[in-house]
Amino acid sequence: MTYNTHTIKELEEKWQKFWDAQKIFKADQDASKPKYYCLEMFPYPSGKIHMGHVRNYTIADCMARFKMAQGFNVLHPMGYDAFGQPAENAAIKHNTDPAKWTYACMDQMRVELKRMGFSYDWNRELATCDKEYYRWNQWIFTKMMERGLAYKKTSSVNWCPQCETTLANEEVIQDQCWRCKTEVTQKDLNQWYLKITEYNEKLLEDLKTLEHWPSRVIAMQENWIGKSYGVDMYFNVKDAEETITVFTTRPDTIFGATYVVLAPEHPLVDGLIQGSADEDKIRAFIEKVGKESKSLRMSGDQKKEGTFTGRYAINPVNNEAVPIWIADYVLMDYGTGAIMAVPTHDQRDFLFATEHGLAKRIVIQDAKNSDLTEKDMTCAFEEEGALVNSGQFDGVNSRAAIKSIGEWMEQEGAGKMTVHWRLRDWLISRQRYWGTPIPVIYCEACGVVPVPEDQLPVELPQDIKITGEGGSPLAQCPEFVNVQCPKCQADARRETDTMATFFDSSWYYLRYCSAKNDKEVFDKKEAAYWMPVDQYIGGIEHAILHLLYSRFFTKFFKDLGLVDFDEPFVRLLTQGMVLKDGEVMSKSRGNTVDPDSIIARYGADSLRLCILFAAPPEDQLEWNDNAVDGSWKFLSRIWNLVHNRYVDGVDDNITKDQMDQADADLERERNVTIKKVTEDIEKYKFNTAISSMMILMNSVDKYKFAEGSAIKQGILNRVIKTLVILLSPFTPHMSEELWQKFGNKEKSIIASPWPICDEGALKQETVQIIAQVNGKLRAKFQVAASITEAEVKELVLADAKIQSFVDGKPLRRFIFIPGKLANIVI
RNA sequence: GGGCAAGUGGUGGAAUGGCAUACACGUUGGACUUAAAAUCCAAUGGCCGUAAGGCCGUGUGGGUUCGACUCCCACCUUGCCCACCA
Repeated sequence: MTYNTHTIKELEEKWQKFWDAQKIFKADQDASKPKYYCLEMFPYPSGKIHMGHVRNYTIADCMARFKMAQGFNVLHPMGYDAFGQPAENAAIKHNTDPAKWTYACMDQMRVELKRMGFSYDWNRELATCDKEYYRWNQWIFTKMMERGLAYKKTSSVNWCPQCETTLANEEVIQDQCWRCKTEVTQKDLNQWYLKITEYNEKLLEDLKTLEHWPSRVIAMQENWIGKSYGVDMYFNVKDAEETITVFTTRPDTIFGATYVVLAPEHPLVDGLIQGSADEDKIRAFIEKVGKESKSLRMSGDQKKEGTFTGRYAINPVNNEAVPIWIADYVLMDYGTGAIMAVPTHDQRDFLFATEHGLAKRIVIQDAKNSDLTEKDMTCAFEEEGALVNSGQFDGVNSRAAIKSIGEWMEQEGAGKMTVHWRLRDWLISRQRYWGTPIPVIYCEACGVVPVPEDQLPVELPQDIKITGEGGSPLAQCPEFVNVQCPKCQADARRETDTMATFFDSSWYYLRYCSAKNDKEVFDKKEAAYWMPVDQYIGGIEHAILHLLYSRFFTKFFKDLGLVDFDEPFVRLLTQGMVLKDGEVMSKSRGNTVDPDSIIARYGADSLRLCILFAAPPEDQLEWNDNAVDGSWKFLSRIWNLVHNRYVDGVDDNITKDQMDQADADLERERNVTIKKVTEDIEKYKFNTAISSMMILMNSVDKYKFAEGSAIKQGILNRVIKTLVILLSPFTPHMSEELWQKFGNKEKSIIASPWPICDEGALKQETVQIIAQVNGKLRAKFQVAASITEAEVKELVLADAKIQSFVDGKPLRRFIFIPGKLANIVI
């Protein structure tokens, strides 16, 4: 049989059926083996898989099969992140139902995933849009309500007046609705939040335990949580009872505070401006800022606008009266919504003060350039220096003053050292149809009532017409909205918002442990056995939100007593994007390559090998159609090698004394390759693992083979078998087929043990020493491995070529690295 | 503005203090063939040289070292993430 497009298709289908029928990948608890939970981020079922999926899942599959071969009890599940807006858009576009569309997509995707030969335990397949799944979303939500972690709050959100729906920040494109291009406004809505901030300290602290996460993901999470130490300072309003609390991380600049700024939404604003001569003007300004979309307001390059309130506040350290302003560059949802402004040492304050003619006072002088003046300043001086104009703190280093002024103010009752966090509570309400209904009922008498556990799930009504207009589709469905209060049986209204889909994906890895369990959210014993996930693999785009939310859920489950660990994912690998012609492969760019077309021509094995060989998994991968040819060629060579050179029934247990030099060299290379492939897979270096197998293949080709020699044939058989097993995590279909040729008729190659490197066989009789003169390569010597430094020195110095470079100059130093090099310094 | 990553032949990449360019793609030449495909063999960083060989060479400039793609400092470029965060 030759290796061609036709045979490969047949062969791959045959083995996919075999794995299915034999239930090879069905995972069950097994006390006799160590467990290994290998997980990839489940896909959104858009129908076809793309190269990004292929890359992600091939990496995971290689890992999973490698661990199986090493004797681990591997759990490797797959499912679908099936709720979400694209299904609603598709429903509108194709005039169909989101459920129908989604389930059809999942059916198509399952076929494509199977065609790749991934080692999934399909018994555990789940879809978040199944009511058997989302019912537990609702259960988790009610548990969070019980503990005060799910609560309702009114806040300002992006709102499209045309579509009558809220928009996520990503859906606002240049202040317009991405769908209908209408100008986006802000609207106050009463919505559900999860109190993730309750866990901010733990979420930050436990990052330290994640030794096997990429450091940049840790850094991104740290920044996102954003713990900052500073001082809350109390500025009394002049001629009034109120106190403005400002937050600053730079208490060392307090003597330079020349005005105070409040966010337009600050609760004290209303009282302060009442009766002011400019009250109408000020209110108009506040209203204008209130309408601005968040993205515009938050973009740093916009000109800072503001207005004076007519009132003054007292700087607590020097009793100076400073004007109180309102400005759009101060945000209500960070710190206290109020700042002290120090134009000389903060660039934003500098720009604002210059624009509006506000006072500046230098309080830090640069050590090197100590003649800064307010007049000459063209930008704020934000570096370290010595304090001036700062009372008893004059001359103190500014960095030291951050602490000492903070402490002093606390003693004086003028402030308090505090910590502020960037992390906000998580808004989960969505005015959409295709998501988990929030399980809450509003009763006039009883208030907000969670749906009791025995009445879950609150099912999504079927056959809803999605138009994308007129607000939430569920709100227009009276059978859904009108219910009886579970407590008092009076007429009541059901919540019509659904949950953000990030909720669904925050705990699916736990559900896989007992995916069919209809009694509880997950089986505690199964979770205790399989969790935490040993290897998690997915895109860097989920570095913050999904991973943070999952960590939050895990900590919540621990508090509920359902799990006994703090972190869900032990090792994390974030794979790079797949590019075509230097750009990210995407539908909108029209530069996609369909994996199916590659499989049809070359088979899944070549595609798998190619995508792992082309680049290290964390790097971007530049897709090149020609590269598949290289993988194909290599697999053909392996195929032909087994068919032409392997002879069944020959004893391959050749001992060292039976080998000549060529045999020993090949045997040594076989062991080098075992070691290299084993270590490289563990370190995610699939590309070099593959190249080392190619090197071994090349050596086999060059191996001098004597026809009829049982010893040579034994050596050859052994190296061929090793190659086939080492390849099995990468190209499982072909490896299974070839494995059969070795007389393993009924058993999968997965049951065969991973080869072990014989360290003894790695030893070499002779080694190559490179000789340098002043660090430059000048000669090479083949010497006995046991050679001494003195012997090398003598040998090297005697060499004519070396002598020509030494040129009679005196030897200053001789550096010798055993087995590697000798360097002559003259 | 802040944080992080990366920069090596025609291309993807290898080497993480010790032979720069492993492995592969591509290209060129050769074998086989009526021919093509496939396959196999050989060559393949630049410059100088008939050759032996020499010199240069890992974004730029400096430094450390016997020795630097690798470590340190500064800069340039690209990518990603965050960003009026006080």
